[in-house]
Amino acid sequence: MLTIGKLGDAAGVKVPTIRYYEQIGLLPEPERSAGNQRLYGKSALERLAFIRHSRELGFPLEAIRDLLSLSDRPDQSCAAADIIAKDQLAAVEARIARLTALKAELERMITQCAQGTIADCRIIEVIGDHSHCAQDHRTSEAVG
Amino acid sequence: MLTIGKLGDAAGVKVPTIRYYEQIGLLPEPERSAGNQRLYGKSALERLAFIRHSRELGFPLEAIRDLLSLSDRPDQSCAAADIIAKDQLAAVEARIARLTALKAELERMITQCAQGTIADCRIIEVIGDHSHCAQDHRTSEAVG
DNA sequence: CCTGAAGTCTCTAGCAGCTAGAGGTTCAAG
DNA sequence: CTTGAACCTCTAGCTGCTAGAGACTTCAGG
Repeated sequence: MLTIGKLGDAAGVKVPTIRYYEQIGLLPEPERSAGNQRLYGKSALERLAFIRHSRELGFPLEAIRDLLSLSDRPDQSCAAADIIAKDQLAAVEARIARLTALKAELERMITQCAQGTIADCRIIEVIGDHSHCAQDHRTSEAVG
Repeated sequence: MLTIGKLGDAAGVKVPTIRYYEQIGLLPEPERSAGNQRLYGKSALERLAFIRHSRELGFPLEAIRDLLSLSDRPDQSCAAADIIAKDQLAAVEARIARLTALKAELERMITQCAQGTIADCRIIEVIGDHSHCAQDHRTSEAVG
């Protein structure tokens, strides 16, 4: 039996994140010790590792919820899993395409910047007016 | 003078977003009509278009705040703008690299899936165990 | 001039996916 | 038996908006 901290270490997931997953129903409520602390077994570790790996692969939590419920029914067809994975692949590809367009635009801006003053800075100028852009990159794309 | 709706249409930004930008100090508080409605001039439109385009280029709002304050001082050096843009480019490139690794992993999973049952589905199996992966993709990457 | 619809106002709450903190309890080592 | 790390619950915060409630303003048509 693992405490939440050990579980987190074993799966590479932070403790508050585990509690969060429990709260939103991705992880089942575990047993508790006499002193009310969470105790986890091997299956919880496997499930958490599954979740973590899915997150690393970029699946949103809702997709992971679906994948988990699929993996709970081993004798069913895996077509649904295939669809989820393909959707994710499509999302990743779309994101790469958008980011690649952004990259080109940023590179263009930067190479054109003559390092003078703001008044004739291509960066500020290009940002101020989309018509200076070579490409369309209209869909917004957050980059943390 | 433009009402907030017209401004939004002109800049391609939704009305609540404009109010949000004002709230966080990205846009100055505009004049008001006799009936307390916001009224914007040309400079507000330019500023908002600048913000929108920056967002399209993926700049986070804090970076946009800096870019805006730079563009308010046209006679200064544009080195700071250059740094912000280069940081953004680096962030975009890092993101592309991570997504490309994810893409490869997803493709591998999907092509290996024999479309049988969950029990022998490579997708579920690979997700369940990172050691099945060809590459490292440890940094998590959200894809909306 | 009046009506009604569209637009605007403020305020609060919600989305993803956590993360951080307060203030208190439990557990394990020494 | 004491200490201090780890645990508990609860609330609030992060980014960048978006949605809704309930009230007011504006404008076009009649």
